[in-house]
Amino acid sequence: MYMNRWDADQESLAETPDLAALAALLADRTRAAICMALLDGGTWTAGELAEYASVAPSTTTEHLNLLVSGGLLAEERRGRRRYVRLAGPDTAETLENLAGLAPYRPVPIRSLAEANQRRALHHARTCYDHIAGALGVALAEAMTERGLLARDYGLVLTAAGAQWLTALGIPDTGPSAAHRAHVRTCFDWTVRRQHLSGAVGAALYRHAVDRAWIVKSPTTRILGVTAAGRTAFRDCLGLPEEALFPSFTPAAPRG
Amino acid sequence: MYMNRWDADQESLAETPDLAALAALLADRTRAAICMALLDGGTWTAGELAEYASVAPSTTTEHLNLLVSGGLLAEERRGRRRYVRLAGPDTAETLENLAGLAPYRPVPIRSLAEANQRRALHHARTCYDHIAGALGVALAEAMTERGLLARDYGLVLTAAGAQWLTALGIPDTGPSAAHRAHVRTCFDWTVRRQHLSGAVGAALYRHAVDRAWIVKSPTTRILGVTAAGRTAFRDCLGLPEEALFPSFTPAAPRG
DNA sequence: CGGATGATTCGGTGCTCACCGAAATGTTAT
DNA sequence: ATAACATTTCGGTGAGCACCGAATCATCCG
Repeated sequence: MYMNRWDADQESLAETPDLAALAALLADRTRAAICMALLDGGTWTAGELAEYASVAPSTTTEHLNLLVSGGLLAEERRGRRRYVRLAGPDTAETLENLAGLAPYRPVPIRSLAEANQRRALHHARTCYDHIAGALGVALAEAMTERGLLARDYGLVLTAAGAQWLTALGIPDTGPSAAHRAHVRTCFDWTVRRQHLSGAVGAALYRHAVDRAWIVKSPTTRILGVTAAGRTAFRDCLGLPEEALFPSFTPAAPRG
Repeated sequence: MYMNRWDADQESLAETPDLAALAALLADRTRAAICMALLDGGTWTAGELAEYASVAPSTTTEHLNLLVSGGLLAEERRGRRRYVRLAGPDTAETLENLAGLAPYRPVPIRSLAEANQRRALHHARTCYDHIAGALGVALAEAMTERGLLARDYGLVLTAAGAQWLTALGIPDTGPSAAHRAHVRTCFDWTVRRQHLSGAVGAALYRHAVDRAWIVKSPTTRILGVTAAGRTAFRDCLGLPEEALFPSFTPAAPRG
């Protein structure tokens, strides 16, 4: 079914993106859950996803076939295992944007452990390759207050911000000679405000992990802030004390 | 079923974005077609959409009910008419991103008129509030070559670019004092390359319309380049002659 | 006040597809 | 080799939903 570039070019006047086909991939509860799980940026096996989504392995196989052939997931087969992950950063970004637009559905909490997990997830978690949750939003807003980011319809990195990054030892990403690394925003579904993504967001995340400011749970998307991280975030950005602990949730915007 | 902010806050630890529900809205051929049509940024009546999508009016009503209550469309009822449009720029942006990720489906061409329409659409069209199609891509690339935009993972406006905009009489958008207007890129499904969107893209589009460089078809998303426009695009940006006529399609990237 | 027009409600029909279990395939471990 | 394991294939079932037409409602026009 693959169309090579020449065919595509010759027929390009008669092609349309099949939005419905792509959306249909995500229109199923189970498949959507799988994609959300993969938003942690990691690689999962088919079995793990089956258990996570509470469906039979055979059902999972069918879903993965669809998602892979639809181009949303990349797969790698090793031995009797099937490893899948999101196809790429643009896929992750689009998914997060979609999630920001989506309506909210209450999810049942059955135990204290689940409640704690939930709280931690809201406080700080990975969003593919950067920091999301209340911590991510607090970071973005602290950087804005300090003039490192400017709010101009979206977010942009200021000259001061670029300087701050270099001072911190975060290398300028991208081939461009300019002092403007790429900034994207990502609508955070937990706090319903924007946090930092794009190349800068990813660099910041890597930096924080390298310096052990934060640690990622091996099995979930949850991030924990270390003692060193608390110090660093306070000193570098003046993050409020409350933002550094899991009970923190920013106030709702605009009353 | 609406949940006010207090309820939402109190329950916020137990909510998840219902990605599947949102995707289900777009997973239908007809609804997807409706959304793509509305990507022209305009306002359509229910009847117009029914005819456009070739379904019964009653069917259209059902679709519009779903899309509106799902938050994708905004509606306004005037007399016996029902006017709908996309809910906002973020909705439009996410839709275009999705379309860029979507697989391509050949569309039957039945007449010469259809073929011409198709060609015009590929050459230049609106993408909500900015210019897309081969012309949009050519603009973005010409600006990049002239150092007005820098390609750094995505696209960013350079200082020279900001200066160029002001010189052209395009006011700096946004409240920020900085010389960095907001730049977004939008993956163009016709040419499969990025064109300029965001505040700068929108300003550029408005400017071009104001100066009568381009004219929008009242019934479709098609843009026509005027004689004045050809001169302006050539003089301001050195756009190649071929890019200014509907037969032009840029070469595929990276052979 | 009618008659035309745009939109909606409703019942019924047909198709698609998510799901499971049981059996099969292929890989690793003993 | 044999056993344990991860994944896949296949047939069958049930639910959801896109669609239409006919009737109805509401608005605009003469």
